[in-house]
Amino acid sequence: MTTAPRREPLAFGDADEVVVALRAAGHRVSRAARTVLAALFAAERPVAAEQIADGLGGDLPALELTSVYRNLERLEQLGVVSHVHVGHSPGLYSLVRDGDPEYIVCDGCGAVVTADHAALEPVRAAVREAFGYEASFTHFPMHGRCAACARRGG
Amino acid sequence: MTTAPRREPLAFGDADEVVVALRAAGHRVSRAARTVLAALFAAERPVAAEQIADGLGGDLPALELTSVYRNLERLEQLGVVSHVHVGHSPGLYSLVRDGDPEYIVCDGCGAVVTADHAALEPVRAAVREAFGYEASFTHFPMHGRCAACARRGG
DNA sequence: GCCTTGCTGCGAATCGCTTGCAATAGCGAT
DNA sequence: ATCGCTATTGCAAGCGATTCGCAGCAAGGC
Repeated sequence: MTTAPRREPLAFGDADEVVVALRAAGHRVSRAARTVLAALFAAERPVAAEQIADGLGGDLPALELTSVYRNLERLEQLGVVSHVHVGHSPGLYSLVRDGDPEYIVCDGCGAVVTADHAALEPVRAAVREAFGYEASFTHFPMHGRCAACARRGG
Repeated sequence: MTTAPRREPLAFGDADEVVVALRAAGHRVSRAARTVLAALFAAERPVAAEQIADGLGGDLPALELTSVYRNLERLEQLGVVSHVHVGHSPGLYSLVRDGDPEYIVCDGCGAVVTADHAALEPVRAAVREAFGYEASFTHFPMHGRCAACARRGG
């Protein structure tokens, strides 16, 4: 109800591959769609929709925020991108490369750790054991305090 | 930076005790403040600010949403209340009684499990072990899929 | 009871995101 | 190349949650 259905990640190598997939899925590939893709491939870290709309700080043509959201949503349905919500900030979008990265955020200093699925298996196992839930930290990250902040703040 | 500083929970028995604490902290206790407190003590589950502003469905006098937020914030700083963010919905506020409850939300059906601190210790231990983080699911809950949804959805 | 000033109430603003709609532009067919 | 259908865009307005500004009211110390 809250989260979009998850499909197997496609791990696209470059924007052109995604363009092919988009067309295969019956979509048109507009300038805005290409720009959003270019931005996602150019960004090293998850980016907010607004940064994409601003052309990633001038490197790319600016486009309408609305359009960015619509493209991101489409790409997300295709399994090409995913987004995380860190705290109360805007969602951050990134390409799904090989398996979804999961996130752990420090509420003290804001540090974000990216963990791969495997590293979190013990955690997931503990949750499964205790609650029967299959935990996921891809869309909503885990929150806590990093070692330094935990020591400092008690 | 994201989350309010956490203090030791005070576990107030009734509204009057909180009133005393409010005054001790140099606050005035207005009608709105009393009503917010009454609502929090009356509610069995975490409530949204708007429900409190609406007088909890007629049982209590209605008040200004702004005021509710301001009172909740004050009470939160005092360590009397805390709030959770479930998905993209409004924050849900509740009294801190004895140790903060932690939450696990099913992204499939929306079910929310309340777990006490102790039950989550194995999970916290696994996180500590793997990442050095001290995890907390009080303000931002853990997300995942409950047993039924996990089975159903794959 | 008086006076100070913290709180309230109301309005407007902000932030992240969605929706409505007419104009534009992909792209398959010609 | 060009045509035509309609998916997408751009712009404006809307929305839900929360915050801010400010004048007037009312807690509560004296």
